[in-house]
Amino acid sequence: MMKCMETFPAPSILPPSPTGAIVQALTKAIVEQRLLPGTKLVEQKLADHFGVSRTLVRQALYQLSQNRLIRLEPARGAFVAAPSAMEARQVFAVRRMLETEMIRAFVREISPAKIKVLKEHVAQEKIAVNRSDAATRNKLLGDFHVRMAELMGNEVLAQLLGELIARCTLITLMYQSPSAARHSNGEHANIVKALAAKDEERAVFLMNEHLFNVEKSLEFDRKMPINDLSMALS
Amino acid sequence: MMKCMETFPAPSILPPSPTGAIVQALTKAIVEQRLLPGTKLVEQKLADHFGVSRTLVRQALYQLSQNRLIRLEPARGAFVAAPSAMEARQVFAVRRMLETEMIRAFVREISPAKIKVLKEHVAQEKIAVNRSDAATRNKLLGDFHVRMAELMGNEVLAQLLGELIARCTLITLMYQSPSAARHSNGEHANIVKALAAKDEERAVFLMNEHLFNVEKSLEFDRKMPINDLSMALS
DNA sequence: CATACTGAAAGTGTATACAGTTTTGAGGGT
DNA sequence: ACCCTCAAAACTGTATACACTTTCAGTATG
Repeated sequence: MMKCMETFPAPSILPPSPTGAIVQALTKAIVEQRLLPGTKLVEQKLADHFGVSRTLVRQALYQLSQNRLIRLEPARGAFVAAPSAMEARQVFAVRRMLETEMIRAFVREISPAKIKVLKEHVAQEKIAVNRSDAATRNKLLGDFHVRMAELMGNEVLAQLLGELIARCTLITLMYQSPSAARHSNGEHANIVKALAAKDEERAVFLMNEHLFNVEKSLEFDRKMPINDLSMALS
Repeated sequence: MMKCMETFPAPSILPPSPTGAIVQALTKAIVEQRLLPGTKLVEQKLADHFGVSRTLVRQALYQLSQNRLIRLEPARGAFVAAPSAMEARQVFAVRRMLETEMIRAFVREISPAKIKVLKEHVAQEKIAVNRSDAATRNKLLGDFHVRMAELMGNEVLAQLLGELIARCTLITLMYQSPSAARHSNGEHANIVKALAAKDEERAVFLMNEHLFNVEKSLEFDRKMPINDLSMALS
């Protein structure tokens, strides 16, 4: 039906479930901006497209609404989420709280292997920043933060942060000026450098600044068009 | 069908929805330990009890599984969650990250009105600690933390923390020695005192210590019985 | 006595049917 | 042209039906 893409939002492994496959396909479509914020998602159309009944589509939509990737309006249907500026600021505020403390904890249980993983990820980012489309870039840049959570061996943290990042991905796609993502890769590299040096305070400072920078690069007065389902799922 | 109880877990207002009503009823039953960890939740039985079809019950179960209050095993059914010791520690680790930073932010935008709300809540706790059952006590003690998040006007934070607290409620009910909750009320009072004095470092210290204390009071070698559905929903 | 089969009962997973609501658009009045 | 009105179409919400899987009692077998 659809090819099994790399894992994306919250519970890392759900592709075996048919519902999970729909969730991933829709997530991908939203993140790649084939489905723009505000677009209505009609259950029957999705059911036809995926070759299943509305039952499974509804489950998937409900799951996506929990992730805040879509809005579910009672008796009116599902719409691709369009996070407000306020919501965006709140999400970033929470990320700063969580991630600065995560950095502190990370420094305490650091290891060469973990630094290596992060360095490799940053290298991958660098390649993508120049070659790939906005969606792929944003995904990789977001994954940096999730990767760090995973390295700490705290699954609860990793999942929570994963959900926050997914929301941020949508936010940045909506509001970020095209060139702004460029800096993130360098900032990630600097954070890793500070971590490798076990300089806790500097790492915390850099992470905090990084998140502020991303937030500052958002242009909330942008308006996006709304497109239709039919063509979005080529 | 069932009386509309006070709000409980994640999205503050869902009682108008029939699914939401089921979620709340089950949440209440789990938190009040009428449904013990490990108990199987059979869809048809629940449907009969609530006078609806399995469709709505399934939606509710799915929602509860997202809250981690129940486990959903493919083709086998739903079971009241029994968080492991490791999971408990991870949840508390995340709470410490999030809540120490929340305290810092709170101090920065403090106001007499906010202090008043917290003081009143602590007073309510005090009454409940002596008079009420374990479930009500734990709920109020957990709500203290959520109340603080709400006072900060950050809905994203409030909801996230609400979900973490809900998981903690189940954890403490499973593992906490009966008398251990007693200290929490006093610790909350001290935190509020430090906040009122705008003593950021002390407030952070106290919150951190508080969460450590709660975690330390858990006895992970406890074993709980598993009871049956029929009688749990009187 | 323990273990391995077997078939019915119980239960979950998915599709379909139907009821109630919202949306749409054509017609008619101002 | 603008704004109602209202009925048909489209869509969501819920119940029911059916297929497939797991569970378990009962029986046979080593």
